[in-house]
Amino acid sequence: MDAHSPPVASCFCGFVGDEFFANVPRMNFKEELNEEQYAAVTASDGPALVVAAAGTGKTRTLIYRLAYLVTEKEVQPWEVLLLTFTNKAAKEMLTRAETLVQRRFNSGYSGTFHSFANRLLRSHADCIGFGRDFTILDADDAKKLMRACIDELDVEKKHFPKPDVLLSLFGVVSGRMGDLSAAVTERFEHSEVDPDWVLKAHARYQARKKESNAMDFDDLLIHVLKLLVENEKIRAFYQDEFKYVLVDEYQDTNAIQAQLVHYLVKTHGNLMVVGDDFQSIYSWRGADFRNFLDFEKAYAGAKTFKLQINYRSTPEILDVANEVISGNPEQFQKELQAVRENGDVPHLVKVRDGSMQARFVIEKARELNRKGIPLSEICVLYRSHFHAMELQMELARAQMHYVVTSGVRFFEQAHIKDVCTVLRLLVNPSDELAFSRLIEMLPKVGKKTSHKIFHKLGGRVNLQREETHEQLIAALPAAAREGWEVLKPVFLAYHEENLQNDPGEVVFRFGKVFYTEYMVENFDNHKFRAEDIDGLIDFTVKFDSTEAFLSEIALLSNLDNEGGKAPSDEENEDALRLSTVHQAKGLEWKVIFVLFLNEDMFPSKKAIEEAGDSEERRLFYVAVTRAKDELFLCTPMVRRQRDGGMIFLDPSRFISEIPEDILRQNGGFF
DNA sequence: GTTTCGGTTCTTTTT
DNA sequence: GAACCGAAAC
Repeated sequence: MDAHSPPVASCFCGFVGDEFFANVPRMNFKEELNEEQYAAVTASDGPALVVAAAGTGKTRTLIYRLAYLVTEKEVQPWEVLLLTFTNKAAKEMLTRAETLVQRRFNSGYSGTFHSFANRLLRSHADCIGFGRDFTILDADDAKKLMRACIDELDVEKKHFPKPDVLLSLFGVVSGRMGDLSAAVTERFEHSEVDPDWVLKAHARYQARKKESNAMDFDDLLIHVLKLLVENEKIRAFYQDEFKYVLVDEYQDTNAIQAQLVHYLVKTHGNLMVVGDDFQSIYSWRGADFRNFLDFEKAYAGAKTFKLQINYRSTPEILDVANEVISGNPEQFQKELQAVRENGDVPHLVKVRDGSMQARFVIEKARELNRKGIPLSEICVLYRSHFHAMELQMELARAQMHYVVTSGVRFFEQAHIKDVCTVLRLLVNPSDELAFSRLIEMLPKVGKKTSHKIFHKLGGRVNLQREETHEQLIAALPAAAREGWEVLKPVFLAYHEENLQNDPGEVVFRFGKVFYTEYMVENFDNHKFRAEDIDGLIDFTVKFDSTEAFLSEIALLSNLDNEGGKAPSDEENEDALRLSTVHQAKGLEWKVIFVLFLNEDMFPSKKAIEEAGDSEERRLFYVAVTRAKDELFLCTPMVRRQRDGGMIFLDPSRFISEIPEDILRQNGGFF
């Protein structure tokens, strides 16, 4: 983050008065932007499309646009709505805009699509038949619920698709606003699966969500769109509220998001979308970059701006990038233009296997580090998390510091979810998932028992009421009763001692009377987990209500990544970065290593089978364009399997496509 | 009838 | 490492 940021409280905090920023600086836009950027930043009202290639100052352009609207157009910061895909992107841009114009941007509705939807639904969910205290189901919850729905169906499980499969299918269809029945039929055309049963599972899943007053990620978008479409007054209010709408990474929007934006700007048309079709890497979750390509058709009179001057990478790296992407035809034609001096030729590193690849990376990183490049300026990228397994082992052995942008999200770890479950049930008594998660921590209570009890209590478990506890204890198996007696005071205190605004205290008490001991018995790394929970309790300080805390953590995927206060403060440490390509989007490092550039790995076999290789090629393009100075493309020749067997690997097609003379072959490690 | 436990299998990408 | 399955234990 910008080192010169003013001491602004994070976006999770309460309001900081505008008077904090007394003197608004006069800005010279022409001086601080190049011609391309200046044109986009100062675009007149109406729809505008900014095609921003990698490393061309896309973020800068958006930030200056925010500043421009406020200083030159006399718009208030809260009248500008910025929509992004990650919390991190939103926070970075808003905070940097605050620095520029000394006005508060972080307190409005701007943020991710999902947090925006959440915010509107917290005010108006009752208009579409939900309670405002609805629960947000994360990926893990959704999966559990889907599992339960399938189990209820009484089909033969062996031949029935897994929850993951159904959820991703339903998710994509809903994102596209497509026809479910047709999609299901097509998807299972060549299998034994009966589409009718799949549709039944879907119906169950929808019904269960409604009963539990819960929404999954897709629902947030669907329901907020529904709200705007159906309710004229609310629509008019927000159309008037947001005088300008800016959308980042527009190539990654799906049909719902495009529609949502469309409704928001329908009256005034002041919409600027920014993106790069070459970097569209989320079609597997319903993104459709035709939203981006066809923008000029959808918004008559749209102005188009292109940013092509790349400040990030050396010409040699850009040559590789341009070469890679030229394999994909149907896109906006654009080429990255280098302004930097010549540098090193990117390396093609052939190694024997994953361990040798790991040792190459470590040795090279050491060498670069000796030459004065901090480890934090070096990043290792890969297609899938497990591709980095050997590297992680070797790094530990070599005692080199490293940070993984983890696949396991902080808030989805079992122990974090366990303690948050208490809060969830207190807030939303209909939340069966929370109820069963909580009660199944007690001995002799499993799935069946918890389900039975939940229905015995009428599908609502209001823990703040004394009589609920009486009924509950009567229904529990004897072995579990004692455990519940211990917990009871924690729940009753929520109401009696007014802990609604102090979720941390509830978590603390839950830990004290029950969960700390539970962890000792159930996890061998309970000490680390206990630390996480202490960190979580500290984190709750930022919130003034339990509801706000819960929806925030459901939408905040990764504490370490998203700039919240991380429980572990290794952030400033000089460490090598390990990340998937997806998670590295929008970021840059001096040195990039790409691992396992082999057929079936990068490109991923599954992805190609499902959708062809063009998205994988774009993904590779994203990887390459993260590098500022040096690029190492690694391709092992064999992969060792767990059972000791070996698989021979072919080099990735993406490597073969690159002309030999723009790469330097490294006789690597054997 | 349910829960628990132990063994086996396989890792795409994420708000 | 966690998710799934089948068998033992309550």
